[in-house]
Amino acid sequence: MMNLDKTLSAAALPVHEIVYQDLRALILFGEFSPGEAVTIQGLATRLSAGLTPVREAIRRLTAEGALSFNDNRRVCVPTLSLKDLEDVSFARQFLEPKLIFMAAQQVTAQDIAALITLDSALDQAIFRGDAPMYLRLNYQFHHQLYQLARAPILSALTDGLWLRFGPSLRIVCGRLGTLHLVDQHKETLLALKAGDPQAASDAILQDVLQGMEQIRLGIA
Amino acid sequence: MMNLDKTLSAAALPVHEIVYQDLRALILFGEFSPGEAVTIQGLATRLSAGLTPVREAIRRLTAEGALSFNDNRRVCVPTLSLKDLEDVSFARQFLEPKLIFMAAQQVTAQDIAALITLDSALDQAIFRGDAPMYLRLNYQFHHQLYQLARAPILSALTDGLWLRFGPSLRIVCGRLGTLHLVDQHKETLLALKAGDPQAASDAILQDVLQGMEQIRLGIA
DNA sequence: CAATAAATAATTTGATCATATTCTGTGCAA
DNA sequence: TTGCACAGAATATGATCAAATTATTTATTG
Repeated sequence: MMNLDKTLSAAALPVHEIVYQDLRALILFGEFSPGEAVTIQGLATRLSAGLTPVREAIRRLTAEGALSFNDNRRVCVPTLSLKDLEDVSFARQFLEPKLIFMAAQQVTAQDIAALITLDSALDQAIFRGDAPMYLRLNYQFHHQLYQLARAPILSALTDGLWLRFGPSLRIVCGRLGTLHLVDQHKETLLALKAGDPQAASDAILQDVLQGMEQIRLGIA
Repeated sequence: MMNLDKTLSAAALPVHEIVYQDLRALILFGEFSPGEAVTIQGLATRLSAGLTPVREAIRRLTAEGALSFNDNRRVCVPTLSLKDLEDVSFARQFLEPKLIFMAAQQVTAQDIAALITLDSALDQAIFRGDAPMYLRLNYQFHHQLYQLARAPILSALTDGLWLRFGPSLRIVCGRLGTLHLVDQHKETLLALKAGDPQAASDAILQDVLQGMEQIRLGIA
C-alpha cells in the first residue's frame, strides 16, 4: 500500500524531525516559558510520539541551548539572565549585520518582494495585537534574510540565538503587548532595494539593538 | 548493591553522554575525516552501546554542526569548503577576543599557572611531533580560556566552532606535521599576567588568524 | 559476442516502539 | 536526623519494520 504521508506532505519527515520542529515552535512561539520543566514522557503524550524520537529532539534542542540538561537529568527551558542577554546581544550585533551585508550583495527583486509581503503581514499582526503571529513573522523575516546570505554556518549560529532569547521575548510581548513595538524593517528593505549593503547592515544593527533593549526592559 | 561506576568515576554519566564525548573526541582528535560516513549501528558496535544513546549523541553533534544529516537520513562528517572556513574565521575573530578580554578581567594567578602548564605540554607535543596530543592540548588551552570568561553562551558558540574546523585541522596537521606550527600563546599568557585585557585579546586574535590561515593553506 | 542498461534480490542501515532497568526525590517511620 | 520504601521519570536494550544501498541477474542493443 502506498504511504499516505508521502502523497500529502512533501517528504515524509521522520517523527524525530517533526517533534523537533513542534517543540522548537512551542519554545519560540508557544506556551513554554523560561524555567518551565519539560518531561520526555509528557512530550511523547502531548505530541503522540514514542520516547525515542522525543529524546532525540530534546538532545538537539539542548545542544542548541533552547533547553538545559540539569544534573538531575531533567530538562527545562533555561531562564535568561541579564548577563546572558548581554552575551546574546553581543553575538547578534556582529552576526546579523554581517549576514545582511552578504544578503544584500546577492538579493533579487523577487526576494525583496517576498520580504515586503512578510513585513506587511507583520505590521498587521502588530496592529491587531496578535502577539503569537507577530513573533512568528518577525522571526521569519529575519530568518529569511539569513537564508539569502547563503552562509549556512553563520546562519545556523544566528538562528540558534533566537532559541536563547525567544522565550523571554515572548514573555515580554505578552506582558507589554505589541502596539509599542518598533523595528527597522522598512529601512532595511529600502537599503536592499537600493542595493546598498552597508545601509542594510546598519539598519539591521539598529533593529537588533532595539529588539534586545525591549527584552532587557522586559526581564529587568 | 552499590553501583561500581559511582565509586570509580565521578558521577556515573548516562551512556548517551559518554557516547557523545567519545564521538566528539573521535571527530576532533580521532580518526573521523571530512566526508566520512557515520552509521548508528557501526557506532553502537564500536562503542558497545545501544542504538538509542548513539542516536541521541548523533543528534546533538548534528545540531552543533559536527555531523550533517543528509537527505538519505544518513549521517556524515561534513567537508569544510573555503567559504565555510571564511565564515568560521569571521565568527572566531570576534568571539575569541571578546572571551579572552572577559577572561583577563577575572583571571587568577592559579588559573594562569594552569594555563602555563598546559602550554608547556603543548610545546613538547609540537617538538615531539605528536600531532594527536597537540590537537588535544591546543583545544584544551583555548577551551580553558573560554571557561575563565564565565560567559556560557559565548563559550558554547565558540566551542562549537571547533567542531566545524576540527576535522580539517587534523588533516592539515597530519599532512604538514607539527614542527612548523606557531601560536601566540606566550604573548597571551604575558598579557594575562600583566592584567592587560586588550593585549590578551589582541594576542588571541593573532593566534586565531594564524590558525585559520594554516587550515586555509591546508585545504586549498 | 561484448557491453551497457534495467530489473530484481540481498544486505545494510535507519526509525520506531514496547519493555525492562536504573535513577531521583519525597514522604513516612524509627 | 537517618534509613527505607515508593512513585515518577529517565535510561537503555533489543525486536520489528521500512527505506536505501549494493550486488546480482537478466535483458537489450550495437
